[in-house]
Amino acid sequence: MAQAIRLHQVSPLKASCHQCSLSNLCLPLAVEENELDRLEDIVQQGRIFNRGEHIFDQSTPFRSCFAVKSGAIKTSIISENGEEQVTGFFMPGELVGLDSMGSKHYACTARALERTSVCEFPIDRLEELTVKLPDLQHHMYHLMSQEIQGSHQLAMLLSKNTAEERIAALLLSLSSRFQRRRLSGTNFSLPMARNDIANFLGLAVETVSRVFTRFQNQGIISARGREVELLDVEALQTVTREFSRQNI
Amino acid sequence: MAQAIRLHQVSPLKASCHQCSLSNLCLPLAVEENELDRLEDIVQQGRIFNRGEHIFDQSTPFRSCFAVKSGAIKTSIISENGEEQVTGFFMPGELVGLDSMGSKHYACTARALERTSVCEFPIDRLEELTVKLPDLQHHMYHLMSQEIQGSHQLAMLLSKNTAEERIAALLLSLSSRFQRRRLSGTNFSLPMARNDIANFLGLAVETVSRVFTRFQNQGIISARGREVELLDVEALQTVTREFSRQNI
DNA sequence: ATCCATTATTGATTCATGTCAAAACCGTAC
DNA sequence: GTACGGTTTTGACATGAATCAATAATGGAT
Repeated sequence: MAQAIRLHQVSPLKASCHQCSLSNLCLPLAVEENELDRLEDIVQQGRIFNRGEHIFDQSTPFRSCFAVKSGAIKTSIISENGEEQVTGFFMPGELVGLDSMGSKHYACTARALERTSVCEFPIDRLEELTVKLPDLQHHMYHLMSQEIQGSHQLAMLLSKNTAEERIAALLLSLSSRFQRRRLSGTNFSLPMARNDIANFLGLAVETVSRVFTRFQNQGIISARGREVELLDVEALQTVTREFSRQNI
Repeated sequence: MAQAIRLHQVSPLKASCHQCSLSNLCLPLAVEENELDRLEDIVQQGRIFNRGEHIFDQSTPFRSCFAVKSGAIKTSIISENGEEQVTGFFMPGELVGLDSMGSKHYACTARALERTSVCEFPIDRLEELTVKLPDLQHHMYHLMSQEIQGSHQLAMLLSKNTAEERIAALLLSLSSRFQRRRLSGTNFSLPMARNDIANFLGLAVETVSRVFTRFQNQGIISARGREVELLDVEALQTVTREFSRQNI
């Protein structure tokens, strides 16, 4: 969309980070205005993926990281036995593929949860650029460490928290990510199915469903399918901390 | 130890990556022989920590990454409520602190599980060096992505696998890490207490204990305190895959 | 508008693991 | 050697969430 209204269109394949509404969240965030061209030089204008289409597949050669421009992506790993584990959800402005950095092959599979457009950063060119722009390198380190931390938080959630706490935490996480994009943090539509939520949080679908209805009965949220309204954010925050209270 | 036999000792504070027996596992792995001096220039000769001592603390300013030279380290995060989650165990040759890269503060707390010596890499100097040595930068990306992947694997273990499967997986992981150092992969002593294992794997101590005895009764392992012998590695590998078998 | 496949909800039952409680073991200090 | 604090083990019991099973709702395709 932001692309459609570009004025100084040089090449149809070149993305314009300058004009992108997500530049304050995405990689441009770490690049000086006058260096931004160098980032634009390596970005490949985003393809569009329909729901369910693969952006990349586990074990295929690692070529690029992808920034979500619109839509949403889920990543998952498949173990030898074929069991799937959803490892993350990626919203606009977020970078997918960091878990494969420095590797020969993708460490996970990424698919579009809805109609999704992405910007592609070929990895060899990106690595070249990060040696030239120390701030960008620093930012890459930062993003990767964030992903490690997020993953540790997830591990904590999985090993210590109840179904209600996990779901409350996810709702709050999504809420704050919508807010960063200046969208409503209390009224949004979930990009993923109950199944994905369940898988991500280490629960059975039935449990997710039950918790949703329990939250609704308590007046904490209101949900109709994927449309969710957080009626009582404080209550949700309390749920995520409840566990602690009982255990101090 | 490797330090004690250095011949060309310039400064007593300077480490010698050249002579270190772990150079094939640690950062030197990614640096050309003739560039190794530049890495040595920034390394600070390792302090020694006794069991239980903190190498660094969560939320204090992030200054350095640490390579384990001998001993072992555990990292953990403490949630607002004071609940601890062990996020990793680090053995000689492994790098601690990657989850804080690009951040202002340490994302976790690191403590010595036994008497431990470390090499310290001040982060500002390390970042400077990685823009000069693209191979080193690439390796840092690789290490960080490995940590993301490991954390995803942990999440999978926590959300999909039984107590037995989790413990079998941990034993096999430790085994292979001992083997990389040319030590016995079947006969080693656990650097961590049952409690740490339980916490890391999202189990109760009692459960860990029970699984250990169950494995012993089945003749898969033999354990006396922290001394462990893997009697039947194949059986352990089967345990980690069992889950799948039942579910295909 | 209708049909079919997929997804979501609800209920009944089971089971792995947590919790509580107590005993056994271990290493360290005196 | 003995005594102590902290681990580790073992047992009995409770429970949260999985599983099994069925029904309801949704949304895309015709």
